[in-house]
Amino acid sequence: MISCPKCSEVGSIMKAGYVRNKQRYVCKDCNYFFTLSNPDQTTPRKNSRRHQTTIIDIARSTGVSNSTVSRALHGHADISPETRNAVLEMAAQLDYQPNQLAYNLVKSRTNTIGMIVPEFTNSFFPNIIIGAHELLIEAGYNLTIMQSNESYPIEVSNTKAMLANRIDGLLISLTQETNNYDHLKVFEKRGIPLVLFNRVCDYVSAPKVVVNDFEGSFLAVEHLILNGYDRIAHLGGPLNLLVSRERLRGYRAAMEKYGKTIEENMVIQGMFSQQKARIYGKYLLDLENRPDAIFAVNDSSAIEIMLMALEKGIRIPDELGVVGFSDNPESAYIGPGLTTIRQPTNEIGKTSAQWILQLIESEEELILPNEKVLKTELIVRGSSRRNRSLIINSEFG
Amino acid sequence: MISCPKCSEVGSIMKAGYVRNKQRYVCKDCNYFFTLSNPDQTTPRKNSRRHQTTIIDIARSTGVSNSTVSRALHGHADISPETRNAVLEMAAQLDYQPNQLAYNLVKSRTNTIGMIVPEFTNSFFPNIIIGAHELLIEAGYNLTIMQSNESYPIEVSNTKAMLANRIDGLLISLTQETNNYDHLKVFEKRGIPLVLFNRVCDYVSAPKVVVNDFEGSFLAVEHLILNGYDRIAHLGGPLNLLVSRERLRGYRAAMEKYGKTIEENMVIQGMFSQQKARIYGKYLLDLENRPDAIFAVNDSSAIEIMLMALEKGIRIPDELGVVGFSDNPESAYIGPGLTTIRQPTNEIGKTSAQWILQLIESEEELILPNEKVLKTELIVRGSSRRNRSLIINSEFG
DNA sequence: AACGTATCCGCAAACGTTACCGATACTTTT
DNA sequence: AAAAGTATCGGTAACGTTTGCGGATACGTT
Repeated sequence: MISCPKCSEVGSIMKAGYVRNKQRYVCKDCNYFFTLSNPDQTTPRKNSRRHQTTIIDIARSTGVSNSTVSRALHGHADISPETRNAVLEMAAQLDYQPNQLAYNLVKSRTNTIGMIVPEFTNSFFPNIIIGAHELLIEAGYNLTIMQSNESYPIEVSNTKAMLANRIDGLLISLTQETNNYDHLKVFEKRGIPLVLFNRVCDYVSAPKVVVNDFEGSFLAVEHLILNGYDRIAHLGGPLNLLVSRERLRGYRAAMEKYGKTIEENMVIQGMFSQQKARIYGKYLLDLENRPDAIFAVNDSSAIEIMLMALEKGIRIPDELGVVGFSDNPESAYIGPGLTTIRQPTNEIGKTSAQWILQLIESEEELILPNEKVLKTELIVRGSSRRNRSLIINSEFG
Repeated sequence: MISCPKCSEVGSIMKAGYVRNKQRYVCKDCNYFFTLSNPDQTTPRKNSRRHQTTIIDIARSTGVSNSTVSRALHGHADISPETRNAVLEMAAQLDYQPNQLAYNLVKSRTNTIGMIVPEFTNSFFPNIIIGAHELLIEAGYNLTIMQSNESYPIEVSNTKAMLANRIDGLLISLTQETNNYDHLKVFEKRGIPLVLFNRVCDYVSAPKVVVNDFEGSFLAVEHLILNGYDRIAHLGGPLNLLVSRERLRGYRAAMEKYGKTIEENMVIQGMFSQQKARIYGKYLLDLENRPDAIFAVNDSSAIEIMLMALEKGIRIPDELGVVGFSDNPESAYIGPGLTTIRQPTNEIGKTSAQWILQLIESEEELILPNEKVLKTELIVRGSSRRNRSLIINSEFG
């Protein structure tokens, strides 16, 4: 009853064990092993998922070949206007959507550039994203954004995902925890363009887009000194970040230039977080000989300090001058206004995007300047202006 | 000199035109057409791009087949521990990174869900993103974010890109311009899960995550009335957005409940933009019988109004009460503080993400509640509090 | 021996597209 | 009319994975 699929013999068939719960047979004649496939299962269609129309569908419906359809869709040569129109019409009719995945696979490029930012909580990184996004869209690229949430492991996993998804280039701003850069070196080895911005590091030979943190910091502290503040504290960021080191350097340089002595117990470096800002701020304000001004590494820390000063009844700017960094939107509105250093966020995004595009589209090794340093701007508001006649910004009384 | 590749004949070869600028020949004997491929070009290697190690490379180096490597890498069955280890070791040695593109193609799913937001400028959408991101990452999904920049064409192009990239699901908040929803219906037809949040619309049968705009709006206006304001204006949003309509409805309901007459020239619906806010705000404040309070559709408009009032010397909250919507971070700091309606942004993101995951991972058609309405919260600050004894929030004097 | 079972591994077909190359029919030149 | 050129289309091998199905041992059991 059972005949060998090979030699059609019937007599020499014998059982030969089970494979995946199916009886196996062997033909003693031709030594052919086989199982009987039961075609009774109701042929579960091509795919249970709804079938997306493909180029092949169009080809079948139009009566041409896949290659012709592909040519028609891409406006390539070697095709007559009639067939092209027929194909396009059929494509519209069948509601064809190209499968970018297949395209990417064969071209091994995705037209997507990735961006990893440490956080989203204030408008700083979003503004950078906006700047970069605009340029990239214009150049025909998509932007995939991931946020590392200031966590090194997440940053690593993000870069891995970016690699697996074969992005054409990466824009990244590092976590405050990041001390190891192997996950970035992979990109070098793979030849995938990389641009660091804002939170950069040495040790990676990629172009960097930063602002002149040193100068900005210097300006901030100089401004405080010129307004008569003397004993200026610095609430800094984590020292593994270049920005923190540069801002510290600017602080020290300004203090030195004007002959102010730096009291080292008033220079604190810590993580970026509201909680830390409160803790360090409390420490500074509770010193028995407390500083008469504080230069904070970012606006949110500065604002925390302002709020604490308010609670303690310390008058700003008379008893305490405060300067932040970055010009968050809320800084314009808080109390007398927070003096701060504006960063050209949009420009950071734009130049980063521009560079990554250049790196991608240059066939050969492109030598880019290693670093672009953008200028910062001092925004003077009430939190540091002892001379009240200078008031120009709008404020509530 | 030229011999036929087929029959090796020499005498019967003749030219037969050009193909892509290369001389073509035909053998009269065997009627075989051919061009001479010149192998003198320096064999440009497999790919000019650096070769990424693939599963095939591992297979060759280990001496097993592709399938075995694949099984080893994924921890599947049908493989001995020794070979598995050997493969894994070789994979590590060759620094193998899986090609997600190929994987996605064969599985026709990307483990990526897309998110389209209208803008990034304030912290509202970023906070939603944070909430969604957290859940998605935990569930093993990636998040691709695009911003439509409040432009309908960009929104359409974004959805197209998402479709082409075969995202597994889409979270979208509509543009203020969006009046046509065909680009969303495509997702329905394709069977790709879709969740609308915040800026939703009817006409699309997808679950929606919104806040109780009506209630929030009602609370805001009621609060104004209870603080003694009488002639309350409303600066609303574009009426094609449900949020705008709901907030308008809440405004009207509160006014009606307390028997206040609505002066229709003090109800303005417009686009979300700082410029528009200034124009409409100026109009309201310049009315010869100007309102004594303004309920604005969002905080940035409210802040614009506060600033204009300041310029004009109108005292807040004594001469003018102001309430916004959304509780942007700067609202806590501006002047006397802006009373506003807080939206649970994080929760919006989380429930949206949760729903999209359920929709994706449910095999069958899943019936989800059509809508989730999250609660809002009234945050009372100085801009609307005529009874000064109630002050509790910290403020600068 | 003859048969049954379990384990491990390879083959090859998908997934949807692109691009190289060959093939045909037709037009133009010599 | 042969030869050469042009325009248009099809065949097919990639791209890198996954996976169903079988083949081939090795070992245990009648």
